[in-house]
Amino acid sequence: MFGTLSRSLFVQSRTVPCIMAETREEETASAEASGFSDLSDSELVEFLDLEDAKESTASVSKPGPSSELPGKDDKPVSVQNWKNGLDVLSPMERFHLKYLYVTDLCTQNWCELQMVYGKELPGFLTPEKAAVLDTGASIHLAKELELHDLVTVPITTKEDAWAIKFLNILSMIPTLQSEGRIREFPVFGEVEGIFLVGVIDELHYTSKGELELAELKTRRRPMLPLPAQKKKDHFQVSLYKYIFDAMVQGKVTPAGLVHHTKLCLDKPLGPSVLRHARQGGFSVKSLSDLIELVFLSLTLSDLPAIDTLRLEYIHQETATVLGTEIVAFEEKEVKSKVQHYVAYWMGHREPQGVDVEDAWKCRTCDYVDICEWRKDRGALSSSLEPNAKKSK
DNA sequence: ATTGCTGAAGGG
Repeated sequence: MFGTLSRSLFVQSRTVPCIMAETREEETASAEASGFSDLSDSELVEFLDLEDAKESTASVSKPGPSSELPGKDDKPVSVQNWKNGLDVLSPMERFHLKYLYVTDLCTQNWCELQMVYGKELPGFLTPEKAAVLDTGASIHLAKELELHDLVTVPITTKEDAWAIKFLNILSMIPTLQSEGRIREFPVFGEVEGIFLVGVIDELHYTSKGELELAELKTRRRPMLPLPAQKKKDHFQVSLYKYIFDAMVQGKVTPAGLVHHTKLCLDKPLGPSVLRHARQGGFSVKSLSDLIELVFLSLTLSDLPAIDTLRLEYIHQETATVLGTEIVAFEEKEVKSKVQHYVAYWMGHREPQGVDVEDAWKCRTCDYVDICEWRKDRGALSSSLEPNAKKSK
C-alpha cells in the first residue's frame, strides 16, 4: 500500500545493456534478443534495398523500349528489384514499421523531409545538437524521479516490453486518482488509420479538479520559441489528448492493439516481468490477461478526458520559466494534419520539404548537404529571392 | 529463414 514498489515505474533494460550485468548475459545468451548487432543487420539490408532501387531506375536508360517498367527486363535481378523496389513499398513497409511514435509526426510537422532522412540515417546528429537533447532528457528524468523511483527490468522480447508498459499503466492510473499527479504515462491508439505510440510528460488534477496535461520544454537559449516551434508543440500535446481520450473512452481495444502491434498473445512472458507483476499485486499469467486488465483499468477508473493542455518552456541552464501556454484543442485540425502526414506513410504521396518561408529551418538541419528538396529549390531560387519579388 | 524487428522523447 505504501511500499516503494507502488511508487515505482519500470524501465525495460534491453537497449541499456550497461545498467545491470545480468542483462548483458541475458542479451548475449538469447539469440532472439534484439541487440545492436540485429539493428546493424537491418540497417545494412535497408541500405542494400536502396542501392537496388537506384540501380533499377538507372537501368531504364538502356537501349530498348524506354517506356517499359524496369521489372519488365528479362534479368532475374530485375524481378528482385521490382519486388523490393521503393515504388511498390510504402514508407511504412520500407522502414519495416508497424506503428509510429507521436514524435515522428511532430518532426514531420517541423520538416517532413528531415524526418525521412532521420529514419534513413538513424543516429546522425551533430554533437552540439545531441548535447542539447541530452540536457533536455536529463532535466526530464530529474523531474520524473521527483515523483517515483525507477526499477530496471531485464527483457528479451517485444511482448515483455509491452508488458512492462502495461504494468506501468496499471500502477499509474490509481496513483493519478489518489495522489493527483503522474509522469511519463504511456499512450497508444489508432489515429486516421495509423497506430501511434507515445508518452505523456505529465498528467495532474488542478485545484478545480480538471485533468491537465503538462508538457515541459527545455530550451538552450533563454528565449520563447518561434511560432513554428510552438505549432509543433501544440500538435504534440493535441495528439496526446486525442490518444489518451480514446483510451479512457474504450476506443482503443485489446483487439485493435494486438492487430496493429502484432503482439503474440501466447508468447510466454519473461521471468523478470512475471516476478514484477506478482510483486505489484497483479495476478497475470499471460500478455492477454494483462491487456484485458489494462483495458478495464482505463475504462472503469473514472478517468476523464483531458481538460487542458499546458506547455511550459524553461531555460536549460537557469531553469527560468520563459513562458507558459494553454493550447486550444482543435480536433478537426489535428485530424486533417494527421491525414496529410499519413498519406506520406502509406505511400500515397511523396515527402515534401519546408515551404520557402520556412527555409530558415534548413540552417540548423543536419541533412542540409544531402537534401534533395533544397537542391530542387535552389534551381528555382533566382525567381524566388525576396528582392526579385515583383508586383503581383 | 524465400526472414525478423521498435523504450519515446530529447530541441530547433
